[in-house]
Amino acid sequence: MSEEKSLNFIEEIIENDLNSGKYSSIVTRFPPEPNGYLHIGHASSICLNFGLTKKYPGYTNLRFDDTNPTTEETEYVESIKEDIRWMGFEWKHELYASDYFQQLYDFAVLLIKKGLAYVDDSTSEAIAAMKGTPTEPGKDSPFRNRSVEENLDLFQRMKNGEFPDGSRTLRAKIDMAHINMLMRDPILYRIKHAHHHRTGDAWCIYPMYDFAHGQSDSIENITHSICTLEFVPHRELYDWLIAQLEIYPSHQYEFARRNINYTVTSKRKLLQLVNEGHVTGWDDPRMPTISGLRRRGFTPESIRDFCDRIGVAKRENMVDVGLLEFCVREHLNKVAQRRMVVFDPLKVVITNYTAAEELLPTENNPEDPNGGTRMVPFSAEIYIEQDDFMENPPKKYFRLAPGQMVRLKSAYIIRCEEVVKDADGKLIELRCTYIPESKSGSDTSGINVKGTLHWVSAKHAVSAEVRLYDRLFRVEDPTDEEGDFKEYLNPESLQVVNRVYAEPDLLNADLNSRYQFLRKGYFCLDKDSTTEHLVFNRTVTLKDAWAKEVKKA
RNA sequence: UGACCCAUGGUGUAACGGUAGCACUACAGAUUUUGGUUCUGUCUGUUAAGGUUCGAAUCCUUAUGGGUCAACCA
Repeated sequence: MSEEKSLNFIEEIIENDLNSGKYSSIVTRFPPEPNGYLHIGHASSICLNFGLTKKYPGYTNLRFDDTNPTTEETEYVESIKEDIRWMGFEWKHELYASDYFQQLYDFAVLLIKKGLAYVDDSTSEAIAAMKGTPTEPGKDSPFRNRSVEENLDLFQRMKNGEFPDGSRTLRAKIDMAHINMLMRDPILYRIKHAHHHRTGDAWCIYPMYDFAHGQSDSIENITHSICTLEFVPHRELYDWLIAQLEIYPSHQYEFARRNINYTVTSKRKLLQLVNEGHVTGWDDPRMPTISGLRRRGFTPESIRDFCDRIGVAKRENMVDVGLLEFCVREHLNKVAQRRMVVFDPLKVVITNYTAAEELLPTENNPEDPNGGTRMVPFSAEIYIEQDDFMENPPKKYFRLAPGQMVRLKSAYIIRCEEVVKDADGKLIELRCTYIPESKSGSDTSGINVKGTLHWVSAKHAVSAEVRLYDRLFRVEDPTDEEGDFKEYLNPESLQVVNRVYAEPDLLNADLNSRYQFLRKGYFCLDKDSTTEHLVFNRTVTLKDAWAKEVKKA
C-alpha cells in the first residue's frame, strides 16, 4: 500500500461515504437506452460504474432505460449486453425501467393525490410557449388547478387509452417561475399508443426520463447514480421527486463525458452514418462503437486501459485518439503473433540459391518468451516490398539498393546485384545473391547490416485482402465545424488492398487471432473472411520512425 | 444578457495551504535480425487581477474564457 494511486472525485465521494458509515457497500448502475449501439464514450461509463464495484464492496446493475417505445428495439438490447460482457464486466441484475411501469404509475397517482401533479390538456406548442425562457418566467397552464379527483380520473383515462397521442400530459406541479427550467412543471407522462419492445401493448402512457430514471434508481437502492454533466440541472428535480415520493434517496453525481478527436460520439450522428450508408453498419471498423472497435481488432484490455488513463473529471475535454492507439499497440505488442505479409510486391531472384526450398524457424513473438516458433518456407524467388528498394537511395536509407546488403528476417543476408526493367523502364525484378554463412541463428559471416526486411516466398505465398483504416473524419471536432458534420468525413478512411502476399501460416487464422504483420501494423481476421478469400483488418499501424524521417526531408 | 457547471504544458490527469508530478505527444540519443519493442534524456503549464496567509494551483472577490439549460428524447 506504499504507493497510493490518486482517486478521482467520485472515488473520493465513495470513500468518504464508506468511511463515514453512510454506506457499508455501494450499488451503481449502467443505464443505457436501447436505441443504438454502445460507443467508446459509453466504455468510460461502463468502466467507471462496473469498476467502482470491483474496487469497493457492492454491485452494479444493468438497467435499460426503455421509456420511449418508438425508438427502442430488442436488437439494441442484445448488442449492449454483448458489448458489456466483451468489455469484461458482469452485472448483478438485468433490469428494465419498463419493469417498473406499474410502480411508476402508482407513484404518479400518489403525486396527484398530494396535489403535486395535474393533467394538462395543452398542446405541445402551448406548453412550450408557457414555459418561458431561461431569463423570463413561464406562465401557469389553465389546467393547473384542476381538482385532485378530476386529475385522478383523467390520468386513469389516459392510461385506459381514451385519449389520442399528444392530447394530454401529466405534469408535476412545482413552480412555473422557477429559475431552473426543469422545475417549471415538468412533464411526467405522455400518451403514446406504441408497441413497446417488452411490455407490448399493455401501456399507452409512458413516463418521461425524469420520472423514470431517479425512481428506478431509488427502487434499486442505487447509492451512487453516475451520469454526465448535461444532467446537472436535472438533479434538482431528481431530488425533489424522491423527497415528495418519500422513497429511497439515491444520489446523482455527474462527470464530463469523454470526447475523442477525429470522430463523433453521438448516437444520433452515428445512426445517420449507418442509415445514410457512409459506413457499412454499426460495427464498421471505422466506427467508434464498441462493436466497431472489436471488429477492428481492439482488445477489451486496451479499451479498459484507455478509459483508465483518460480518467474521470468534470471539465470539458477532447482526448487525443493517439492515446487509444497507444493503448492498443501496447497490448497487442505483447500478445500479437508476428507474421510476414508483403503488400506491394517486388520480385527478388536469389541467383546463387540452388536448393529447391527450405523451412526456416522464426519466433512468433519476440516479446513473449513462451511464444514459440514456427517454420517459414524460403526459396530462390521471394517478394519484398517495393518500398524496400530504391535505385538511388538517400543517405540514411537502410534498405535494398544496387550493390547494398540487407538481411531477410529470419533468413539470409542478400546483396542486390542487378536491377531488371522492362522496355518502358519499369522495375520488374531484382537479382540478388545471398551469403550462405549468414543464416539466421548460425551466422558466421561477420557481416553487419543495418536493415532487416520482411519477405515471403513467391511459390508459397497465399493471397489475402487487407483493409486499411484511417480516422473517420478529417477534422478534430466535426461537430464544431460549419455546416453538416458529414461534410468532414475522411474520404480515405478505408483503403482496400485487394491482393497481398502472405506467409502460408495465415491460412490458420481465426477471428480471435491477433497478428502483427512485421513492419506493417497490427491486424485481425475480418468476419467477411472465407477460406477461399482471406480478409484482414488493420487495427493500427506500427509507429514509423522512417516515415517521419522521410517527411522531414 | 438569468441560473448552474468548469478552468493546471499540445492532450488527458494529479498535487486536498508547504518542492507543480504522472501518462500520451514532440524532440534528441542508446540498443535492436521489425526504422517495431526497450532504455535514457530534453522541451512546454497553474486564464487574469486583487485579497487572506510566514507560505496559494489550492481559500475569498472580481474579471475573462468555455460548457449546459427554453424535446410529449434520454
